[in-house]
Amino acid sequence: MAVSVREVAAAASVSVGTVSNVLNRPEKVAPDTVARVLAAIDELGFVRNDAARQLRAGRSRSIGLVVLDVRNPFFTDVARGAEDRAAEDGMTILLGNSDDNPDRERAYLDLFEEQRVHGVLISPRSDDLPRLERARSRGVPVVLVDREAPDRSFSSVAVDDVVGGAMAVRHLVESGRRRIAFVGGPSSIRQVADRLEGARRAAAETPGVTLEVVETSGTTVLEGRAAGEAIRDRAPEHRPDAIFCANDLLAVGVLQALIMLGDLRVPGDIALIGYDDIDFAQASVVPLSSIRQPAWLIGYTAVDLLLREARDGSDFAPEQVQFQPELVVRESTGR
Amino acid sequence: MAVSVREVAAAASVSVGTVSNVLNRPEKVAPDTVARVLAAIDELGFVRNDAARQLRAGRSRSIGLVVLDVRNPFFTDVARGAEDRAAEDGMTILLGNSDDNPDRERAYLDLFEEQRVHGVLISPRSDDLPRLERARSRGVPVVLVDREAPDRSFSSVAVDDVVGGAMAVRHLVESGRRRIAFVGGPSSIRQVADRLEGARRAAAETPGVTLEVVETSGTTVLEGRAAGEAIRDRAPEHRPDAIFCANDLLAVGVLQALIMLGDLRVPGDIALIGYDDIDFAQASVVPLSSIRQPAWLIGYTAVDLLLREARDGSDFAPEQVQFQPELVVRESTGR
DNA sequence: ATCTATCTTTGAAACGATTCACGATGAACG
DNA sequence: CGTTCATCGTGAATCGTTTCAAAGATAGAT
Repeated sequence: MAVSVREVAAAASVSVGTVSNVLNRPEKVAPDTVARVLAAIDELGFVRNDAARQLRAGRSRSIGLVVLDVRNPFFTDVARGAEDRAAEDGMTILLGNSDDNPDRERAYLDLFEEQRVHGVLISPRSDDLPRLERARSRGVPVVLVDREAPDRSFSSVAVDDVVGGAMAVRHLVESGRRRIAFVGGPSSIRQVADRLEGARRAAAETPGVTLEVVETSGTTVLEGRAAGEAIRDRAPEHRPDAIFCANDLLAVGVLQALIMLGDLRVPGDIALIGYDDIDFAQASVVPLSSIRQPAWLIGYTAVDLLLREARDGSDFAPEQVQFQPELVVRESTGR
Repeated sequence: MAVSVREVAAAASVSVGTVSNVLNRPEKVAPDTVARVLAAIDELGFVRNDAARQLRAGRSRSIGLVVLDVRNPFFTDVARGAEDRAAEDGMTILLGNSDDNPDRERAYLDLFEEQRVHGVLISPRSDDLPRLERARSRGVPVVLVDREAPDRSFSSVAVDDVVGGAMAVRHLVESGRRRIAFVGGPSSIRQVADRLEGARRAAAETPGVTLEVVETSGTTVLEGRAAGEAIRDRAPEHRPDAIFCANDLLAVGVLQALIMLGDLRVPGDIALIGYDDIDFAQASVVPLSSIRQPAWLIGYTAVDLLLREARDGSDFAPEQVQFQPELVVRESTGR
């Protein structure tokens, strides 16, 4: 059915080797031979079989990227940064989203290994580092995204979430809030845990500040709305006067619950701050204060590190890149 | 370097054929042989080489999906629907975004063809149907997403954008608006053109209603903001009293310009309606009226159609599935 | 003891592009 | 005219998995 080099070679009256050379090193072939082969290719509608190419080459020209949630604009921005850097080297990004599910995460890792990817970018959900070690021991470079390896054994590109979390809460405290709620979860997600840790530290700095944790089962708008409704339905004296959400999606959900489905005022009754500073943050019901992360740059840098590690082979030295988060103040915390 | 079936076979003292059988048809192999082979696989850290598999099989186990813009939540929802349906058959989605660039669109098509994908899902930017015909003639099923082929020669899953556009404008007119502006572009994007067409028809239904077109160069929040600023900066008597945006991202941008960066009221001074009803629509500064499309279902159905076409081979009959858009009224059009 | 029927296992032949050591051709030069 | 060198082109071997006809093994039946 499919046309192969062999048939192209026959049609152009040359050998298969020459067809391959036309495809890969045209300068090594006489001009009119090139023309003849190209004509045959066009005529027959020949399309290179990538599987055969890869089989011979030993590895593919793609890089696997496993993210926690594609619906989070933060991650699509990371993906685009990665894609841009990969394209510079003629590579492709294979995107998988784990939805914070360890099984899916592992399934994607397996898939990527079978595909013989050039490397894997991952924001690992669980602390399944052994699985990553194993991948690396098989020659697959691994770079952690938005997360650092506890023992620095992996290269990583991250933003200090503890600092970011502290920034958020410190800002709330400085604007006079005292009873703070942290909305986020599950705590198995490292980013969530770190932001909470930062929040705790910042809260502890000022006497009289309390930090309550409202655990959610995920980090979507829907889960944020549920958490917001729970808070809204409390007696006023039990409500916090400020909420720090583990990401902007949650914050948007909380906003919906407090304002649209309830009648609380933000920041009048409750101040609100999110995390990531996605595009929608500044266009939400009440423009959202947030902690900004350089998403595109994170993706770009991660691929850069990966390619370097792939080039250097086994004598790589894991490298940790860390960006700093940045506080963006908008109305939701009462500018 | 990499471990192959051959080495596994040697380690387990069986033939390569048996190893393959253990991998693919374990029930055909004696239990203790299975155990022995599995042990060898584990011991050696064998990972199947997908390229070799595909080469033999003739095609890959993935489906290509080319979308206009990954940053648009509408498309990520479509992608998830597609992924879910594909997973049911053990398949994978390869996601490419064309960014409304014909070259990128073509590059992804080429890539997918080289990968011998099972089929291609595409919301084609240009009317480059010949390219798609060519792909199909090579045996690659093609299903159009969010768009219909003019001559019904391709299967497609779409929502009637003309009806949706008319719905939006009719709603604006019914709430008393007369000077309507359509914000969107470029008109080479079929969805944009169709929604505008619908808007035109609806405007023509009522005497005294004018429809002005504010063309944008893309459909992002940023471009929406630019268009919004242009409108905001006009003399009040030249401003429209309602704006219909080709999608919600644009509408969010327009909102930013009118309210946050300007001091116009929505819907007081200008009513605003978007398209897609993405999650953020109901949480924007002013909750956004919109035209809802069943994004997840579109993706799911498209893969379903594709797999059917792939099964039936050449005696497929192109099938057009069309969903109906739905008006969602919120505050931005003054409930 | 022989024959069938049923299970298991085998091993060589694909799949299609790339590589590379080697010829072949012809031009340039002494 | 003979030698050297560069340029082009060749085709068999290779990558790793799957397939499938055929061989081998085992047990039950006669």
